[in-house]
Amino acid sequence: MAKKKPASPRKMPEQDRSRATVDVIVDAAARILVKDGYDAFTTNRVAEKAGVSIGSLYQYFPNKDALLSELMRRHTTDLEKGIEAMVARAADAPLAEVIRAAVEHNVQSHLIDPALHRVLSEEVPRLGKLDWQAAFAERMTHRVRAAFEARRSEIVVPDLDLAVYIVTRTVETVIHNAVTQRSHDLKSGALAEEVTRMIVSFLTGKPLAAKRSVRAAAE
Amino acid sequence: MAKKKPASPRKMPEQDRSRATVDVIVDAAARILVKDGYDAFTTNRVAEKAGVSIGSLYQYFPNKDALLSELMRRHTTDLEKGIEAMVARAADAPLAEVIRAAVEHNVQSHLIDPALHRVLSEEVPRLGKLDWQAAFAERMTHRVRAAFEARRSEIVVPDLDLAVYIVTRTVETVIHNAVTQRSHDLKSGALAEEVTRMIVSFLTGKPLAAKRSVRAAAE
DNA sequence: ATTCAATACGAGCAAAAGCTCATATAAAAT
DNA sequence: ATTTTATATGAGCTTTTGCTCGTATTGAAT
Repeated sequence: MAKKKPASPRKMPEQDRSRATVDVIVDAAARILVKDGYDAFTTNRVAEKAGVSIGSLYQYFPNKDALLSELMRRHTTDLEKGIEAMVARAADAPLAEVIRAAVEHNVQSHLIDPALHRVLSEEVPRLGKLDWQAAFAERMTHRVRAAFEARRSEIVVPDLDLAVYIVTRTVETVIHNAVTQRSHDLKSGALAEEVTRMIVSFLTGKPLAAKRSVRAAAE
Repeated sequence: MAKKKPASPRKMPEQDRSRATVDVIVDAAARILVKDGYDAFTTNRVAEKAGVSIGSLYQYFPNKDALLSELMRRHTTDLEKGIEAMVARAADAPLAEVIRAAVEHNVQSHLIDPALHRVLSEEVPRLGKLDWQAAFAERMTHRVRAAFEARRSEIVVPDLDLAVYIVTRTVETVIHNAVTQRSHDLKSGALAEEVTRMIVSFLTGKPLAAKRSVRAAAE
């Protein structure tokens, strides 16, 4: 009946020594997940692989889920890096360019550590909405909404919230699944190209001229 | 190291009595998952709720995952019902109509037992590609591909496989997540309308005139 | 030097949960 | 009737695994 416990570090490391300990633990966790999957992800195994005692692990993580949460948080933070820069750069570009940049940024994100990304989102059991996760999702939603609002006149979808929902879901999951199922199209840019076209024509109600590319000749 | 065991019933029930036993077990499994979540889904609990002994459960399911697999298989089979009929009905309708019918059918599917659907796909740990799952996915992919090929001239996307991938992923996940995050738009038809528009304009490269609807006045 | 806090250690506990197996009963076959 | 097969039972075994806690060591502060 009782559900999962909180999920934040029990004690913040103060000295460099312990910060290093936390790092090797998190790294070992990632390595085990990527190499052997979630079933092999036991706290004892993580401690062993990290070369620290199980006691040390529990000094910084109150429970297994907290370790998982921290690993996911770090991974997400990595992905988020560069978003600010990208958004700023595309601040007053036309809608189509913003979409293209966002899609391509998302693609790049998924190519950083695809194996970890895959195991985290497909194999790891849902931890129930984490605090930082909700915050992250909200930041993203607001960014997209703001971008849409700034170009409201170009957008034909009556319900902006719905548009934001559809666009974010689509971009995220289509690209995400492509990591394992369409990695070639992901790397070649073909997927980004088509997704961009789809989103732009959905939002503006007008077709987007194909970018200069091999596939452009097909009509 | 050793991964999950197979996942098919250990023994096929022969008499009506035992078929009934299997049914009450699967039903109890579904009830527990929906009501108390995956953490409460233990074989002992399922047997208890079903009113049979734990021994009986293991007479028909070699392990826990087999029970889960069977539950998912039955649920998916329910969802698949009516697809054939729909496909046949829309056999030579224009592309836009086929897409609209498919999207709306998918929406209806997700409204059958949303709670079970949600817990199965969000909370239950991935069981690794099941045999019947792969077969199901392939049937769907082929159906969509065939429909696209029959209308190849209307479709501007050069890579048909990629188009199939993008469309299926988009429809499935956007609608699926809407069950919990946008249930109102799902029921009102607003989501189906927008998704249909998006898919059609993606495939044809031409905007789709909005259907008569409240939202159509918005421009 | 000495004190004290931070860090590290790891044997082993406790609880959970999947699953077995010896036994009993109901139905079918003979 | 008797044998055989199918079905049902549930106490408890086995294993796994998350996690504690008493102890040891390292480093900072005085």
